[in-house]
Amino acid sequence: MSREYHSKYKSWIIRYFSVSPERRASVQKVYEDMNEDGMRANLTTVYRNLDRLADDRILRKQKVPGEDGFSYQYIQPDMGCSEHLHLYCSRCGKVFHLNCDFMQKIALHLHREHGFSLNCRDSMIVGLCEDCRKAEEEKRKDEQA
Amino acid sequence: MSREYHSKYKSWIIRYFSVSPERRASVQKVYEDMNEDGMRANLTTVYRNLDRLADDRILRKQKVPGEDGFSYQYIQPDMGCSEHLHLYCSRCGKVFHLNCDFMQKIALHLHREHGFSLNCRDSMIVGLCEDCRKAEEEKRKDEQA
DNA sequence: ATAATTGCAAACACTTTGCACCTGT
DNA sequence: ACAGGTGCAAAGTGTTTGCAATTAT
Repeated sequence: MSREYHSKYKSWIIRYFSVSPERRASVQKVYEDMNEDGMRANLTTVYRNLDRLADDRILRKQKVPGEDGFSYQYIQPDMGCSEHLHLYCSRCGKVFHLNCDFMQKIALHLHREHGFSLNCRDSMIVGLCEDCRKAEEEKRKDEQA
Repeated sequence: MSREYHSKYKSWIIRYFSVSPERRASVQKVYEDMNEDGMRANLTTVYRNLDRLADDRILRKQKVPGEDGFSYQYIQPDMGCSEHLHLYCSRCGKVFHLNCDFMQKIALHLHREHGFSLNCRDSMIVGLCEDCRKAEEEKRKDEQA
């Protein structure tokens, strides 16, 4: 039987993500922040730890359009992330949780009308969040002027 | 001013995808099918043509979970694919169009309640289509027996 | 003629693997 | 002691690029 040991890298990564659940970071970013924090980790180690944590369902591993490589984000155990979709803003990179009543309606509709059983973990709704949409509109105005 | 020339590879690829709009193929797959059809194309050429066609909005270029590399699919001009979400079955790989009335409700809800402006092109709803869900259920039954 | 397209090799970016060494239990 | 974790170098995979040759206009 196999059991995971504690390791300073693993602990560091869990803390890194769990203290700011909105944080979505690439392998490279984690690696840099880690070393900046004096951890002197090897890139391979970061890869291995991130993958393990994703396997353990502690982090969500995803590929977002427009970025290469994977990024990771903390899965808040009590947030029921597997029950709702996530809105990814392609401008600022933030991820918003669609945990409102309407979410059930979507899941139900997909199931009833399309026979489709939704997998929230792997799905990704892309668009612009409110702030970024406004920022883009401003930018367009300025360009026209 | 730049204008695209006709080329046998480009034509072949457009036909390949347009004759079966449900077809979703990886670069490698296109390359193989192409050569099998006696085209003797270079892999680089396939990459370049696919990317160009994606830029031209003739093909949709996307990364689906569980597969590495990109896959491409024909964008039916009259289907209004930029106006509706797509349901991707992670088991059989098929892509279904969510072009029903409910789609507007989703877009409207995201916009009104979450200030989120949806980008259908880059979004991806993952799950199991009806057939695959049933198949999975059968499999589970068999395994229990 | 001239501008786009192609093939080939090399470069690239991200990720994984093998193996000897180190660490936690 | 032993299983799991780490570092390093090397290999793997999918993709892009530079450049000379080819092809379409």
